[in-house]
Parts: sequence; structure tokens; C-alpha cells
Amino acid sequence: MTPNDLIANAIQRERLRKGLSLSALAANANLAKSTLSQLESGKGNPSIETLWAIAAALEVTFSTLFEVSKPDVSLVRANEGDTVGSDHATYQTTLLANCPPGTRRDIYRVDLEPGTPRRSTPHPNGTYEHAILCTGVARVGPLEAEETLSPGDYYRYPADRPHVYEALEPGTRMIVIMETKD
Amino acid sequence: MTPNDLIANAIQRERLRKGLSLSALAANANLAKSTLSQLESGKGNPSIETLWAIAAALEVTFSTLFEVSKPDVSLVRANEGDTVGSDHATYQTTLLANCPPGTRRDIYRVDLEPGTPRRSTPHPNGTYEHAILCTGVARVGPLEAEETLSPGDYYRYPADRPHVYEALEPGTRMIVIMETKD
DNA sequence: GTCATTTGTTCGCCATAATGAACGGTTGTA
DNA sequence: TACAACCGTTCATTATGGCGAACAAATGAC
Repeated sequence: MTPNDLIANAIQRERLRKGLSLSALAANANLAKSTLSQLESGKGNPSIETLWAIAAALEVTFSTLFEVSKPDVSLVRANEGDTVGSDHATYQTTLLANCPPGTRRDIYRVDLEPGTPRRSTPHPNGTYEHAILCTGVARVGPLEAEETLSPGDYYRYPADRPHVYEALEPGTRMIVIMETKD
Repeated sequence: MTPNDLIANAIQRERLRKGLSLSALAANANLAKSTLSQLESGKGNPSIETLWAIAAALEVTFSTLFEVSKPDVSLVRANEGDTVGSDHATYQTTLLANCPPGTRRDIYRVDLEPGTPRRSTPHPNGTYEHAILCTGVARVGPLEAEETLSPGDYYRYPADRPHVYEALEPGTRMIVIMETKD
């Protein structure tokens, strides 16, 4: 893939996405439309000033012009299914939770040992926690709905009420993502 | 930041990183050293053919020349990190990454087996991935900055460029949180 | 139908990016 | 010291990217 083709495709892709005509884009970017015409047809070797003007007029970042067109697989997968990208037998991904807009998700690694259960005070209203157990066994969750998690298990629960973490085996480790409203 | 300065810095940064002299780079790229001299001093408006030759000679990807600095990665080993709320000896929590406003974080559980490395195509611009290894050993990250992760290790890297997941042990499992701009 | 407008392309001219030689400065070696 | 080999910069020449005018084709208004 030569840079000419790369940019030719990128310019046209972004231009059509914005519904701009070649002439209109030329006007916005203060470029001759002949220049754009040549670039989109792959005949050309533009300078970065020219590209910069194009990127600005297209309202995209500079490096966008050098990216291959995105099939947008991730977003489609997220809304649709559980298991994705299992074309390789050696590879399997499971979507555990997609992120609602207007939320924050802070990521914690939690190491705990058997002993006194850790009781967490309620977090702000609307808070959720996502726990994925890595190693060991743990009992996790709000008071009326604790669950015993084994490695790989995923559990999401409201964290705006009292909840516990209790290791049932030594060397228990889990990932906890705390989700709060913005 | 004008593109001239951006590229001027990038070329010199990558050139010095490889320990190349300006003259040597010019020879490798089939360019006049006067051209490189002008570019590195910010006086210039190079064509993409010129930049392409430079990127090839520097053995970096094309878009590397437009990046402000190195890939914005963060690595927290299993025994590292800022520990919070460790009042109990049996309990330890590590904040791996707090969530910037206006972002989405989707959570995946990834199971993979040794074999062909899984190469991921770039996600939309500004995407980051957070990987926490649960069991096994994996090599993860963007092409220029892969890291070998052991259980408990946390690695954050830009995912808007090609990156890989490769299991180095059977039964490798990790959590991947994909972070995208809203 | 006619005319006006807009589309993207092609061509000659001009500004300029890339060139190569010459330059001064620095390092290393006999 | 003298000399060679390298460094990066500067400058006149040359190749070429960007420009505007002219162009044919498609579209819309009346």
C-alpha cells in the first residue's frame, strides 16, 4: 500500500462521510479543486501543508488521513453478542459489559486472603461494580446476593449498598471495575 | 503545533533513537542530507513521498512521524502500584486506572491459547486498551511496545494502532477493558 | 425544450521542495 | 602539527506540486 493510495482513499472516505463535494472541500480548505481531484485519483504527492489543510477542513485529526478504513467491528460486536472473534481456536473473547454513556469506570486490582470478610460501605447512588475473578475463590456481592466466584467468573452488582469481598482460598485475586454516574 | 514542528521533532527523535547520523539517514532513505537538515530545523513542507522514504529508513510506521511522543503506555506489575485501603492484611486493592470523563469502557474476558498471535486491527482514534493478566503468560501491546505479562500485571496502551495478543502458556486468560471516546 | 449551476477533470504557468556541491566545524589519527 | 573523515548547514539549480482557467458531463429550475 503506497501512501498515495492510502491518502486518496482516506480523503474521499472522510469527504463523503461529511457529505461534502470536492469543490466545497476545496473551498473550505483554501485549496484548488484540481489539487484535490488529483489527490483522490491517486496521482499526487501532496505536501503536509496541503494535508493539514485538508484534515482541518474535514474536521479530523491529522493522522486520520493515514489510517486504513475501519470496519468498525468492535462496536457492532459489543451491542450484539457474547463471544466475539473466535476465528482462531486458540483465541476467545467474551464481552462482559458494555459501558453506558455518561459513566466512569475505574479499574482496580484486588488481592485478598482468607480471613475476616471485607465489608465495603455503600458507594454513591447508581454505582455498580464489575468483578472478574482471576485466581482463587471468592464470595462477592451485596449482602442479600453474594455469589461464590471461581476463576473467570464475572459478576456485576449494585454497589450503592453494603457489599462484601471474602477470599475462600489463599492468593485470591480479582479485577474490580467501579462504575459511577458522571 | 504546526505539522512542520511535529515532523521536525519526530524525525530527529526517531533518528537519534536509532543512533543514525543525519547523513547516514539521508543515504538510507535516498534523500539529500540537505533535505533532512531543513526538515529537522522546521523549515520545510515535505511531500508524503519524502516522509514515506524517511519512515522506511527509520523502520517506523508512517504515522509515527506525526505522533507527539512515544506510545502512551502504562505498565503496573503484579507487585507494584498504588495500594489503597489496605487496612486489613488480608485485603489489598490497587487502583490501576481511573476513568477520564467522556469515555466508554467495555469489558472483555479473553481466553487464548498458544499459537498464531492474534493481531488486532486499529480501533477508532483515541482508543485505549487496559489488559490485566489473570492466568498464564501473554505478550500484549502495540507493535513497537509489546510487553510480556505475568499474572496480575496490568498494561495500558493505545489501541488505535496495530496491536497483538499472544499466549505464551496454555490456559492464558486476561481481562481487557476497551476505552473509547464518547 | 433552454439556461444556469455544479459536478469532477485536464492543462499551462509559477512557486517551491528536493537536489548536489561547497562550506565551516569537530573528531580521530599518525 | 597535518591530514583525513565525518558531522550538519547553506546556497544555486532543477524538478515538480499547487494553482487557476478552461473543459465536458450531470443536475436542477423555469
